[in-house]
Amino acid sequence: MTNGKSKGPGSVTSRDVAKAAKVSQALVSRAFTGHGRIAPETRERILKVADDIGWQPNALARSMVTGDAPLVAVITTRLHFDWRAQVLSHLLKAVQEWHLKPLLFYAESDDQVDRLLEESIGWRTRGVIVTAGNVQTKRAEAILSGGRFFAALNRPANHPGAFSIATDNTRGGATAASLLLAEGRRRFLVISGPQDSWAPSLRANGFMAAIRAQGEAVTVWHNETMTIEAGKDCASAFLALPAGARPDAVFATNDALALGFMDGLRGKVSIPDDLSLIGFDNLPASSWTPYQLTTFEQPLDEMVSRIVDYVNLHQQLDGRHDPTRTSDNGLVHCSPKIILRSTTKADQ
Amino acid sequence: MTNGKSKGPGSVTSRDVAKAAKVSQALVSRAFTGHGRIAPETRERILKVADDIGWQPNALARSMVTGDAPLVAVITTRLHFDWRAQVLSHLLKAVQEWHLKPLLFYAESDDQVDRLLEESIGWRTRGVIVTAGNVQTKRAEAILSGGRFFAALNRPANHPGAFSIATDNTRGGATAASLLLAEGRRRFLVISGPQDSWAPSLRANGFMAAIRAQGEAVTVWHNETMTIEAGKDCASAFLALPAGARPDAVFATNDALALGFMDGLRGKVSIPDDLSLIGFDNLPASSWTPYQLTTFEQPLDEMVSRIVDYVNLHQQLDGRHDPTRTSDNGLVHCSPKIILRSTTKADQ
DNA sequence: CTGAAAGCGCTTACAG
DNA sequence: CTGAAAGCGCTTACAG
Repeated sequence: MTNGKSKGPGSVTSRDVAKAAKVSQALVSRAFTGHGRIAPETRERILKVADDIGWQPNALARSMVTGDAPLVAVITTRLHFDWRAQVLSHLLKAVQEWHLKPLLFYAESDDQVDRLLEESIGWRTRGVIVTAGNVQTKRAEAILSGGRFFAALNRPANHPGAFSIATDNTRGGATAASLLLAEGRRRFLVISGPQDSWAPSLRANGFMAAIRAQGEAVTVWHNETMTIEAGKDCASAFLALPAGARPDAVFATNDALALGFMDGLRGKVSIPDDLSLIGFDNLPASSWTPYQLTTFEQPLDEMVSRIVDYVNLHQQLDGRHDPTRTSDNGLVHCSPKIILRSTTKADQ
Repeated sequence: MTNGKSKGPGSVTSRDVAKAAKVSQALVSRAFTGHGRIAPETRERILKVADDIGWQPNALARSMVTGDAPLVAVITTRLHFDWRAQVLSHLLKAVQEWHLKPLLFYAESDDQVDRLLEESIGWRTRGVIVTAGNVQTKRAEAILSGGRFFAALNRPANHPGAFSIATDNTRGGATAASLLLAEGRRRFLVISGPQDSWAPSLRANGFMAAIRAQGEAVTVWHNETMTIEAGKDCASAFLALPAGARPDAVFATNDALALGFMDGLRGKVSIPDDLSLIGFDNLPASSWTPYQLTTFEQPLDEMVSRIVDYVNLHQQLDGRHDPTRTSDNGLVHCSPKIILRSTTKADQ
């Protein structure tokens, strides 16, 4: 990393503005902050001079002095065609409305998240919002003990002082199960992601528990990735089954898998005649003509606004732990909303 | 914006670490920067103490002293299911590899971009990368004159000292035209976005110029938005045409329009028998089974790496304008790459 | 209403 | 090798 940035003509400071406006440096500061007394006309003059020179206060220096940087660390990962882009978009909007600036920490893979979390500490942000990877208790602790907030989206925060908002994945799985059960389906299949993935596993488990509670059997197929391609692969595996042994009810723990599965079955299996299919996420594509997938919408708006509430509360409490918190490890659930479309039978 | 953040126990400083390690404050700084002499054992001890306390250097204070914040401002907008999420993902990855931190400026709409650009100046970032909205010359000037770099992606930077990398949209349009012409198509339609949109207009114009150069006629339909829904609306309009008057070659200036158009035509018009269709962007969905859209891939990797090159050069030149630059207003083109799939005839 | 001074938390010459 | 001091660019009491 060469830098060699010299203090060129670019380093204009409030001092230069003060000189040009023939006032003290303190006054130009007051002209910008609005704090402290200053004659309106002086203020106008200073603002004009500053504009001419093209100067505005150095936000870093200001943060230094005030001891507070209007920054929030956001940990994210690859924005594939994915639910994650929507999450980030909502989050960025909320942060913007807060008048805070998101400092992005981008992970290529989940195992980089811990390092990024550590790195974020140096920036003295107001707090951090995690949307990728797993959170270690000691990291959350390090951040919270600095008086910063810590919010996790769709993953456990693993700390009682933190805030975690997640879709009620287990419930979603159970809802999917009862829907398929009510249709009279009997041979159940779950297509899911890696065994250790948090949300998909909860969805799968919720589904399986509900199916088994009715005395029915259910199979799971795990996939390395949860992509369209993996969904297609599942379709191939499905088609390789003897016709009589094929499941007639499939729950995909995300929409990408479901869409790929549909594509792989296209022209060979009729949905929902031969089988019913339910996904999870409600991707934009799930509502498109060739798919019309029954799926669950995660209430992103609600989730983000809950984070906003938490952060506001945290700011009011000035970083102290919320005493009213019935510390369920900080985990809060939102109900996923079923979106009925054409991959399940209409008469529900 | 209430803040009221008090200097609680969170405000640990290098001084506290120094005290605990029984050394001067300067030494703990040296332990972390690696600059200046320090006994290896002293360093180890300090690092250990710091870790116990949970302290690490305040990045803001460091930037203050060094006069250089490892920050880059990235201006973006809503990450709908869209090409933009891919752009941002690539960009974030590049910035990360640079060991810089992206400070995100999020615009809800294009007209907010100018304000964000102004706001970015206060952060004294190394530079700014714009991926949304229009750039005003004076803003680019304000940023460049501060010694910062200024890069625009898929839009004009409107300043000779700036860098702008864009797909050669005009060429893409022309390529689409020759492909359809070579197929023997005769009735050409362009479906595009708003009249004043930059890239889509260039694509449309490139297409139309090439068609007209062959003495053929071509119609354009403009849309307020460039979405799936707008594409469907175009399909309805298409179907409302008397069969004999229907175009047999359609160029959509982005994939979303093309995909929506296909969905609207599904079961009524056969592609590519009745008409050929070409899009632009190569969205992930464009390769999915129900679409298989012929389209143009924008060479994102190349575009981002060109930005990286520019920034590296800029850093070497220390913010001075590149004298070797044959100032074409800083605009550099990348060739879009045609991806032939099934919405055009195979034998090209 | 205005200015001189202290101080935010660091880094980096400069002495020792 | 270590420490005391100056200074980064601001904001904010404190005097005037």
